[in-house]
Amino acid sequence: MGLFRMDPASPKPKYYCLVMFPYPSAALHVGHGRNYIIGDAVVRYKLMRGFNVLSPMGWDAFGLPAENAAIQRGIHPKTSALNNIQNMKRQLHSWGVGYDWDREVTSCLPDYYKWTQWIFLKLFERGLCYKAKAPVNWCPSCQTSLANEQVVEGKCERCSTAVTQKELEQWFFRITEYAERLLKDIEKLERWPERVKIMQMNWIGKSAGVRCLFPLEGGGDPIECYTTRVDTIFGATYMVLAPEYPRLGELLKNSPKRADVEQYVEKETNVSRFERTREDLEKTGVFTGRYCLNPMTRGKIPIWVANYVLMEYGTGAVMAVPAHDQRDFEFAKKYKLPIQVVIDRPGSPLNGSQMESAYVEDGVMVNSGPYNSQPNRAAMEKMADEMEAKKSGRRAVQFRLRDWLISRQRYWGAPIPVILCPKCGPVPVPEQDLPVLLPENVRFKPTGESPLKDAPDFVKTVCPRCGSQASREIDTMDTFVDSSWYFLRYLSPRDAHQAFSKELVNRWLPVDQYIGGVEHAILHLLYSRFITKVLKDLGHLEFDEPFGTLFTQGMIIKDGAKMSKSKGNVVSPDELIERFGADTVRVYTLFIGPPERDAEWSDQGMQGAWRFLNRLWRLVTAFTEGSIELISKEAASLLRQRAHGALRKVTQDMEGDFHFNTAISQIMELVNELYKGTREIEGGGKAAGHAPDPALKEAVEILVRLLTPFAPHMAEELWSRLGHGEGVHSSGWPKVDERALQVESVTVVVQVNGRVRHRVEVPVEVGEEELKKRVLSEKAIERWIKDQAVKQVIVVPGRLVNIVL
RNA sequence: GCCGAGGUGGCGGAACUGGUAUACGCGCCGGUCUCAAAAACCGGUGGGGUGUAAACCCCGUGUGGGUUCGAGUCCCACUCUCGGCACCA
Repeated sequence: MGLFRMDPASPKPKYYCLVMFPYPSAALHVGHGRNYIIGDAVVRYKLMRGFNVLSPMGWDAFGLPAENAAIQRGIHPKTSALNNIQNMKRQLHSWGVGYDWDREVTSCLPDYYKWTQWIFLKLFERGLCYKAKAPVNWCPSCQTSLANEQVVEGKCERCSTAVTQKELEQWFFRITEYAERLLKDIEKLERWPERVKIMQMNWIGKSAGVRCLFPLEGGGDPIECYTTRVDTIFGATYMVLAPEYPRLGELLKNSPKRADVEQYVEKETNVSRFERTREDLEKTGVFTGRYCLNPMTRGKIPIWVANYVLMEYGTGAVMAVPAHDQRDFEFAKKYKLPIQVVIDRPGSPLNGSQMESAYVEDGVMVNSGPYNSQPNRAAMEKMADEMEAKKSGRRAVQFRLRDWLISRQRYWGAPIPVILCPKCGPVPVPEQDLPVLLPENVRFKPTGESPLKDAPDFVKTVCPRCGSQASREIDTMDTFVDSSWYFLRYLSPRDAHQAFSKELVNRWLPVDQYIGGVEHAILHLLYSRFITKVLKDLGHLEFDEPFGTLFTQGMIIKDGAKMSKSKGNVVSPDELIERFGADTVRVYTLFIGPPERDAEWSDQGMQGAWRFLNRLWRLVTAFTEGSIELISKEAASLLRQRAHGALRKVTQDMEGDFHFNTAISQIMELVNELYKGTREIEGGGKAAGHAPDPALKEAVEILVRLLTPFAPHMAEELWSRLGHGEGVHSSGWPKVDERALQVESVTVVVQVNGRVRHRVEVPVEVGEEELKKRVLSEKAIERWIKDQAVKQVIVVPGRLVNIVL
């Protein structure tokens, strides 16, 4: 369809409408359909409003689920992905969803992933890419590492085996370097859902605190810990280290407790991170035999190792203040460590030995030397100053965000473009050698290592730097890398020389409207924002936020649950479209409820959409056949008023928060009004030979054009029956005639003491005094007033009169 | 625990800036058509009450308070449901 082909030369204003590209699963259900139908309604509306619209589509075709499905069915993932794409494309067509198919991209094909690899190289050059040993989630049964998303409650998603932790060499993108900007620029995302922004902020998780140095008893480098509560430092009665703490060996050298601690550490480091971070996990620990000094009190405090301290956050060492931290409190109770109150509760003083939980509120400093009797918040700043002055600490910010682990020991992904040279170490593949092709003849069953290791032709190579025998990196990239830049590729999808055209991309982005599921609120959107910022810093882009406006639609559920094959509650669109037509399925999908909220699918509800469209069809065709007329002269102005009222409301709904449900209800009301305002011409119309009333014609034409974004096929057919040569999409969006909205009389509600008692019909321009007089003389009102004095009369022009007695 | 969203008829949901609560649709009830049923079409439909009727009254937006002439809407306190994060020091 030429309608959806973007014209790069058009002088019209641009509108880039992007729908999250799908993962090629076997078939789409009506829940997926909601996404595309919303996008399509927006696109058609913008076309009618005269925008040069870019509406592309593609396939996020690499990844684990596709690979797993292919393994189960014994076919190659590429075959299955391409088959699925064919089927999904057919489904999209059957919904009547329009895209610029010339711009289709498929992330698993070399002409796309060549550029995903190019992006890897750019990050590598920039120092934003590194390889390091890291603990990964490991399923001992499937013999593979798992992404965090594939671990459900500590168990493997596929086989329910408890996931363990394993140290592996992994590739990372240094997203933490962008933490501050990713956080700060959330401010710029004015037209994003608030909840998505908050989810991103929480995920980045910035906190401000102090890194404090605790001198070691007996010499050696001090232990550094991070705290957000320096104000409690006088109450730090012990120090706790993570079991993975790197300096543990050094600390234990001469400790009598060495054997105990080593045994404990051995046990704890085998527990998976998911087990370790469960909140109901029993806190355990062991004393190291060593002490350090509280930098404020100079008191000697014991150093422990405990399972509740995480190595990945802060420094892996925590100053424990049992009186004012619930975790430390529980631990201190269990191991009989001292509890020292340093912040007192105003009004009812605390007693360390009698506390039942930590006191974490604000209060007044006690047992804190010179800071005593100050409010703790004020003391916190002064203490940080003191520590900085004494060089025993410094203010620091800490993020919860971790670097992005992008390597997968799996087959179905873009190969990481790196050559491992015994002399030079990891060397990036030169740009001109891209793409590093994914070999197709590989046994791709998971074995624990990337299947690419068994493809000798792939692995064996020479170092591009020194020419010696070298091997290729065998890991593949996380699919989220593929999807972190696809919106740039759509502008020049067949370009063999560059990932994207700088000129086109800077003209067309940021995306004007991004539409997708809220399940991508964190990862995909954060990664895309990150890659965009990196590319901007490298001079490839002139904008640093890719998506100006984001809309996240709710899920469609059936029988109270998310649709899934295993639950057997999947509603397939194919038969529904076959039976009722695409327009009915589209109208129902949009009418089902506010699009940002979850909604329950109902087949009966869809019957309602079918009845509505039939009713509309009958009306418009009766009009085109000349078999209906207005019931009266007065009906004409009423009809104009209703038609333009509906137009205004639908326009507002389309421009605002996409309230398609209320937009459609407006159209339904207009149809109802048209039925009320017309009657069949006796003796069957045409014979009568009179021209249709212009108000009726206008209302019908507004109706058909309002219908277009939602039920385009029917609208197109009716538009042509109305005698228009050009398509309804190029007919433009009708304009509201303010004069048509003006009415001569209004119904004014009459209240007595705020309760509705009566209604009067008055001319619009009636004066306040006259209205009061009129209302007070109404019989129905006199009954209520009787002999009581009227204290006050409140008049809201055109709406109501409230008589206060 | 923290953060966010939400609670309106039998159901999905409307309600502009505080001003007619329940638009629109589903379901249900009644009718037309039919031998009959389904479909289709037309009409009615928050709960309770007074009245032969026309009408009219009372109660009603999770709970309890408050502000206001007037509260689904604003404020305070609670409660339940859903979503995200969660031993992050």
